[in-house]
Amino acid sequence: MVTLAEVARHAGVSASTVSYVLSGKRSISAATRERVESSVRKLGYHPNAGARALASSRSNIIALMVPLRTDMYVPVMMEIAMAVATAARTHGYDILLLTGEEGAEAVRRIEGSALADAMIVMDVELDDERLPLLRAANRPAVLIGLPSETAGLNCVDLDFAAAGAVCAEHLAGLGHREIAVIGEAAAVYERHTGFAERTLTGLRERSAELGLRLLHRPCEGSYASVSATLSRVFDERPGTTAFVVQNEAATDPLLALLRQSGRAVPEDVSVVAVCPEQVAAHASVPLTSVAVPAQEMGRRAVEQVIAKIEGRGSDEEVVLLAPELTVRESAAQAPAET
Amino acid sequence: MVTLAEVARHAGVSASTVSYVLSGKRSISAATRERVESSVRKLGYHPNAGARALASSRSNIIALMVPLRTDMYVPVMMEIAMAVATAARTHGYDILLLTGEEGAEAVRRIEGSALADAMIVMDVELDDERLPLLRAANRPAVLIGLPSETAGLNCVDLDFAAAGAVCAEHLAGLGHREIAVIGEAAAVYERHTGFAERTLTGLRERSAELGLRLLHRPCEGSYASVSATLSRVFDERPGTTAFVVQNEAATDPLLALLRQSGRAVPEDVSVVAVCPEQVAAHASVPLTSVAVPAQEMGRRAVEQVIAKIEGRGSDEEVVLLAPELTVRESAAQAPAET
DNA sequence: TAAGTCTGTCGAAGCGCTTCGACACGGTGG
DNA sequence: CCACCGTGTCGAAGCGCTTCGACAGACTTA
Repeated sequence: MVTLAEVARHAGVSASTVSYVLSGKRSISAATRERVESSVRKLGYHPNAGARALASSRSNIIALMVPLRTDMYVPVMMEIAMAVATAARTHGYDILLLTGEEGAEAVRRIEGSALADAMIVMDVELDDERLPLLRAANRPAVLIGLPSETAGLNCVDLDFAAAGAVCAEHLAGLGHREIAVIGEAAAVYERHTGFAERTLTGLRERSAELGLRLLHRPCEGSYASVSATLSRVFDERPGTTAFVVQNEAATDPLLALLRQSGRAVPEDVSVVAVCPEQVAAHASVPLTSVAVPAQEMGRRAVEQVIAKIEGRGSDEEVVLLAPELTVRESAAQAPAET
Repeated sequence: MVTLAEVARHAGVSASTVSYVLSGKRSISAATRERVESSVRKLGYHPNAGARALASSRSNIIALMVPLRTDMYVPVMMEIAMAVATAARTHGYDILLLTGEEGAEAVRRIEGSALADAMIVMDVELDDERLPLLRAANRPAVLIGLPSETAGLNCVDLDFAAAGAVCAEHLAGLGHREIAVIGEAAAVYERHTGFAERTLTGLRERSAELGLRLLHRPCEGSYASVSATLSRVFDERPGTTAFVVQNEAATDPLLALLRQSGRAVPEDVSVVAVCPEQVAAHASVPLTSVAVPAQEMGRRAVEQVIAKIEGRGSDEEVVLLAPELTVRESAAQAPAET
């Protein structure tokens, strides 16, 4: 392995000079800088990460806690994770992948060992066990998600309440009056992951203002579950003319089962989804939807956390991204009442 | 931050003794060990990762290169990644997440900086640009996937050729004679990611032996693409009674479109898939399938790479997992010829 | 009883880097 | 002409750990 000392010798300068060339923390004459840089290139020098971390107490690593699901791996999680990794690299940081499995212990471990300079935490519950530790930690942290108490925390998330409101408005504008919400699995609500509840709140409030009738049903992503849910919905509310789906896995079954039951989308029933663009665009009927902006969420989280590492940026900053509804083919004017 | 020295002082021993207690590399009397361990617990000591890496030239980090897809995030990739992370933790290792984006440069960077002790590389192409570097690197590497030349490499993968063969056998056993293969997107074949081609090879060879007629068509995961592909298949081979699908995204559209075109699964046409269990089990018709054992692939890769880090385990070891076909509801006896 | 062997512990060196203070040197201003 | 300043470079200390060799003491073995 090539070391700093070898580069220094090769360039005919001292080790500290090489270090300053690399970090730019002191001014170096153009001539010297070029000599050093050429030596670095010629020798193929890469600074030793451990030594650098030890000396500077900076690892240039950001820990990312992603949820561990044994049931289903939700593509949007992966999209966010990859966006985080990509964004981090452009700022010279690497990502340490932690599974949710370790829970709060992981926070302690990372902080104690100085393995990472900061943490990004996905899939936060409203009252997450990790929050007290993150608040107390002397390392920056950013949540992707929104717990109930945000004091002393940095968060990035889609404004799901606004997303719910936008869906209600869009359907109201098309003349729909009875709307059913096909939600995430019941387990998601029980875990109190905020996003599902916030969407619902947004939907409920705006619906009330607009005079819509709303029926909400949690639902698994399986055909059986969607089928059962649909039957119950039409039993209870035969006048239902529109659906809002917030469940990546349920969108396809929903469209398929509506078609099978003789209801055309969007002629007989309209569907609006809250899901990633990919899912919406590739559905059997391209879905009018509010996108979950995974890329941007990842990018913003990284930028925020790096700002904090570098001493810029404030603690306690909540970024809620404005929802954007994209009109595709699954929602249309409500059928005339007969 | 608590340091080794503080623990040593607290326990009334020297720093090296604490170190040996922690690493177990020299024998320590039970009394001393307990005193040290209790101090460690009392003070909440976590060894500094940078210092440890510097002194021991071991970071206890394994780098994982996952493909960066801008189009679609394939769940199976995430499942493998999470399995790798989980398995690594049980052995005391952390995972550094690298996107494929950096390509071969990432290999150089990791090696040069000693950031990770080893690498696990996913999504390898038959003649991947990273292979020469991995072979030459003085760090262990394990591929999840199978390139065309495996000399000097460690690989873990499903035996896709055998998987193809198993599919052919199963359908032949049910009396099918004309089979269509709905494959991955053409781009996948063009990139020469081996798994798709190997499945096809297995299918072709076994089909030839069993006297089956085989038609292969690459296919995107969209409804439009599957629909077009289906029409062409039935145009060319009206006698087709069975499909083999290897494309996570295409399974749902395939089932939906077959149904729409008036062909019942499995009464009129049979479908066998090569895909993760989740996808197969949750399809609208539960799919008879050969599973892609993501969990096991991740686990095996980690075990193999750690064995190499620790000096056990051989270079050049190719583990091909035997395929297992699970019978569900999508494949049945071929309809009697009319 | 002397020599040899373990066992458990310690001190010190050193891993490769960053960073602080020192300082040489040429240019300015009084 | 001297004191002064800014610029560019260097030497040395030290980050927190691992690991090697040394060694004291208890225990065998001849």
